Amino acid sequence: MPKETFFNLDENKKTRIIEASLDEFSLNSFNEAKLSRIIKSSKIPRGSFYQYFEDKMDLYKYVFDILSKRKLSFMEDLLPNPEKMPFLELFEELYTRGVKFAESDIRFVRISKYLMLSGQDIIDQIFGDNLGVAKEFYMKYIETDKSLGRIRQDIDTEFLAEFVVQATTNIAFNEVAENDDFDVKRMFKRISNIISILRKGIE
Amino acid sequence: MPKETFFNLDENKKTRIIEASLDEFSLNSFNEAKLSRIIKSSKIPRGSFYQYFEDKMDLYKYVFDILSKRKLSFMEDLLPNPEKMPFLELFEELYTRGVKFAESDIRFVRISKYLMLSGQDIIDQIFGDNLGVAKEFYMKYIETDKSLGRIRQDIDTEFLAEFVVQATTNIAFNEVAENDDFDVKRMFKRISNIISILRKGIE
DNA sequence: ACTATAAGTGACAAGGTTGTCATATGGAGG
DNA sequence: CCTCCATATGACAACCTTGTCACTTATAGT
Repeated sequence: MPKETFFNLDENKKTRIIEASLDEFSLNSFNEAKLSRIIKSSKIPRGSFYQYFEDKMDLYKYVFDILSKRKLSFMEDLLPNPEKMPFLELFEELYTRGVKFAESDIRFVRISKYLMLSGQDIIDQIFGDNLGVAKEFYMKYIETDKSLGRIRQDIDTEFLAEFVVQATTNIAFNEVAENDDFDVKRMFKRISNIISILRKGIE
Repeated sequence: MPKETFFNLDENKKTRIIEASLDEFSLNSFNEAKLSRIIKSSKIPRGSFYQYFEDKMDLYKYVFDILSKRKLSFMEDLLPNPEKMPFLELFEELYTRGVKFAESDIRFVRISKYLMLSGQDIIDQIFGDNLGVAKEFYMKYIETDKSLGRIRQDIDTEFLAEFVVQATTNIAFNEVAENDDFDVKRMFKRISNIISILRKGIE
């Protein structure tokens, strides 16, 4: 986390630093992201940077923290699962919101992409076991659906959960990798295709 | 491609260079892979390296060339599609061979993974339109199956083709990312799960 | 044995990166 | 007006990387 001094900064300076960091980390992996560029583009002196942050990893963690909070804000009302939504509906809903989140700032998706490509050490440092949590989360719904007969008994719960986690992550990453502009319509089309196949495939 | 001088080298030296390069490029993205480490670990003088290769990219292309040829050797007897195999069977067969290829040297998968994570510029330089080709290849089979009634008419051909290309790539990448050792059984289980869902889902 | 040509070598320049540190600056309070 | 303390600043050291180049060594042919 940033030092006290960072939070005491005036908004403009803080924003400049955050924006420059989002740009840099969305265009480069952690190791390839250069502090020198962030410093230059946010127009703060090198010495000052180290007044605000421990080092590059400290800044990266902070950026990722912003990203996570932002993403959560898109999802949170859905997470307490008031009533037992069918798995596929939940999946579709989460995916839809994921796309909207990505649309809100495509740099977030790119940053995540680079994170997934980093070494496991960096992933662990930043991400903890987020993917595992997502998997567990889906598994509960899948089990419920199986007990209610909405999903075939012979479907492997863990596999299906992993599969949709990966499918979502990958669709997003591929979208930002291939097209420099982010085609939201295309992503929605993809998800409806996946769901249509899955529905027939698992019920 | 390497210079003449490289091919004139004795086997041992050539092997040392190739092995060191496979190690380095399977542990680092192109930019993070360091010539200095390759030079050190293969025990050739810096000056000599530049006698054999233009530069790092030249070496990388060569490594990728080895990888491609190797992969092709696992696949080629299948590609001329003598008879019209059903799409899912073809997919399963190609996937199975892909796993065997990965098993033959896991570094190949890791190298591919880093390539996919690199910038589009590097991908284009190395990979051309391989993914596009794979997609086209699958699409033909899907169309045939649709006309034969083996696949539902309302399935989007392009989507399904993209989907299986991505699914295969991703399963492999995730496997090498998560588990440091490469669990072949697990991968086969995954593919049989995917196929079972797809079969019901698309027919 | 001699020479011409190919290959081997490592020191080095040029450039880039990170984190530090001595010094400067600004503002709050006495 | 002065002092004190947090903050600002950029020059700098230490390090690392790539590609070059002048020079050495080996080899093949005569």
